[in-house]
Amino acid sequence: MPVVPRSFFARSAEDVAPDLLGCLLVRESAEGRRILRITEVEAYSGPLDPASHGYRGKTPRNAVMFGPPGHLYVYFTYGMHFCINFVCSPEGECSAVLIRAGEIVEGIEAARGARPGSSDRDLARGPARLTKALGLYREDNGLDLCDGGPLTVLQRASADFTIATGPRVGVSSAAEVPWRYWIEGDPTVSAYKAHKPKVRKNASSATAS
DNA sequence: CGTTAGATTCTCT
DNA sequence: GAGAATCTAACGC
Repeated sequence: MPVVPRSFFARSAEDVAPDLLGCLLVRESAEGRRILRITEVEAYSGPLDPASHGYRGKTPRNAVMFGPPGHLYVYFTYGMHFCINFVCSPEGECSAVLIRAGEIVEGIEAARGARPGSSDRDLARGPARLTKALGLYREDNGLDLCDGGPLTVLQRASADFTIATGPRVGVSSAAEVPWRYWIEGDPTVSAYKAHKPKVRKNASSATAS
């Protein structure tokens, strides 16, 4: 299977995202080789997308998104989780595809070691789970996907599945845009969860009447 | 299998 | 200081 070239990523995220479904993500590390078949992604597109980290311009955190395509953008969220994106669009533009879920097809023992207690189906079912199952962390931010390094994407052989689309997960703005893509019927695709406002237990301040 | 509630650190305003 | 592109445990069927 051919390696995905940088030109593959030099398009808008909405175009790249569905083409990534069924592709293989090859992760080489000290724990061995792990291969993930991508089953669910989301597009985050440019300055016009209020849900994108790049919506309000370049910051130290999202700088990689404004760089050349074919690189890895790793971000930290909810105080405990990492998630990975593939940077798209030509350099200077800002868009990316969030890798939400997949199926471990090789190196499942290394993935189990990274996520003990999880069933095989749940190993990479969700963006933060997937990132942990592959052993990726903040230090992998900016990694080049096209230089034959520790992370490479292989093009799928054929699209023998149905692509479904819908609203993105956990996003409160632009919820009407169907920029989530997944392989219909695949068990490793996460159940759709709409954005839920968080209720904090805040005992110190006024428990109103 | 489904839904619901709590956890916990970084980032930008 | 408030909110965040989430996960896990717990409970009910």
